[in-house]
Amino acid sequence: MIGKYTQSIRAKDICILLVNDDYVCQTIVADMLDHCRYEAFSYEREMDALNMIWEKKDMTELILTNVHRTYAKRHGIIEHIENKIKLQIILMSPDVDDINVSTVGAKGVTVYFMKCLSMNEMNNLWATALAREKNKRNLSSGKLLHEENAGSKRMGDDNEHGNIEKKPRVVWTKEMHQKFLEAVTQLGEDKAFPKKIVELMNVPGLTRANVASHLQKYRLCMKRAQEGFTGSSYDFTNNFSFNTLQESFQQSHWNPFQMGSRNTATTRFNFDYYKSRSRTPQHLSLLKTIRLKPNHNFSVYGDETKNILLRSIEDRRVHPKTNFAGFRFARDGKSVVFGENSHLASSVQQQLSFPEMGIDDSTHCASFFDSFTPQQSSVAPMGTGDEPVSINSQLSSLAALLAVDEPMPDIMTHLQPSAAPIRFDWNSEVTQQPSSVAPPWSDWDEQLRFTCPPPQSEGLQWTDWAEPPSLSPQQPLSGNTANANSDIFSDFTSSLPPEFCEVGA
DNA sequence: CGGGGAATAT
DNA sequence: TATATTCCCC
Repeated sequence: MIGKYTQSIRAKDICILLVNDDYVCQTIVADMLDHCRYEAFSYEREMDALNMIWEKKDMTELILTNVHRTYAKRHGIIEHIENKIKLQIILMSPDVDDINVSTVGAKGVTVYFMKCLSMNEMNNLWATALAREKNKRNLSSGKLLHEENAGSKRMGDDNEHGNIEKKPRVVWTKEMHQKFLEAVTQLGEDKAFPKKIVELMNVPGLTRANVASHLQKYRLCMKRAQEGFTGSSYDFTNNFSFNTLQESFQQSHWNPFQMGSRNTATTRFNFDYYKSRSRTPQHLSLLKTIRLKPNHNFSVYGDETKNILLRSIEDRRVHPKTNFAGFRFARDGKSVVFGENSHLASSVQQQLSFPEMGIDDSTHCASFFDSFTPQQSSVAPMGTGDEPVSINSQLSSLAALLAVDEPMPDIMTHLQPSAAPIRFDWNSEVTQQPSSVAPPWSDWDEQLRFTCPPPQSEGLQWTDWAEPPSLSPQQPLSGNTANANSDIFSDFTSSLPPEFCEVGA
């Protein structure tokens, strides 16, 4: 995703997405875009990119992708983007032959031949995006699409047009923010005045007013973090922050999911935000924020039907692969079904090496979850009856890690599974780490049954982004367990945010 | 007048 | 929302 400043249209107004399956090519193109002062985000996984598109769809103008190799795979995505988001797509290819009628057939796709991406083509790219944005702004104008080669317009700093250029608003980059934090630390929290901070930061063009504004937000964040931290009573909207205050601010400042480590009011507010974006199932409510390892926080959502969703609140630009994991109990009360879209499993595995982490932090996640280890990028491992064991054990160990020493939330205590999962056996190669904290279900009689859903069809699947899941009442469990779980699984995934709905390989 | 910071605007 | 601007106080 790339964006750039212009005189009349601000950076956030125009984004161009680069989707590429060729790493080298992507790097080159991204470098060029960067050189042209676009901001580039890189995603290896298409779902991650799609998520970004969805988030930024209102400010995205063009999709830039290549047709090399895996066109068939990409076609679904292109189609999806066209239908749901209605963005113009530009295909690029090092080989003209790759661009044939079938690839161009899709509506809204603009062919772009790029033996190599020249600066001139880059200019055209920008011109196209700009034209589209302008067109969009003129509601009166029709739906005309601008084709390729829209005469090269200039881009970049075309300055002094006689008109008084408005100074672009300051964007607080990570680097700037880091300087800001250093300055504040150096001066002392109570003596950090804007004027001094500006001097210490030594950033050209940065004014005292800029810093003052930032400082105001900073202090507000600190205050909120502190309130959240000192909050004692546990209710479903309470959450915890285990960050230092500065970390908290840092995170909330940069995190697209920034709500995790704030107080109740903020949490609610942001939950509403997600509801309005149809990004969180409406019946899911935030339970807590937990930390599995340093700088790795998750929001835990749950609902009365025992869905549990973990959402990483990391900055996806830094950890684009870590997003979601979740599970729910099947309606038979004995099985658990899963969904995930992350490398959470590996994170958790690392966590296993530091069993004290969750305990020392008083993580207090009165909940538990599982994240199975995905087979490559696929979702649930399935098939024979042996897999349940490993999932079961992961669930067990994770619960221990989370130091479940608080009463379980109501949504969980209503649950009456009847078994104690076998003891931690995460991985044959991992040394067993007995936990000092017994799983909350350690006194259950019967083993939980973990029946995985049957494999879905090949390829990516996703639910309809445009339509938030309905809160339809649960249906009675059918006789066949496998089928029932399959239904449950699809029901589960359909109630999750789009990021969570990747099914299959 | 300079500057801090809350409130308000964009 | 993030950042800018206004406003009021010292």
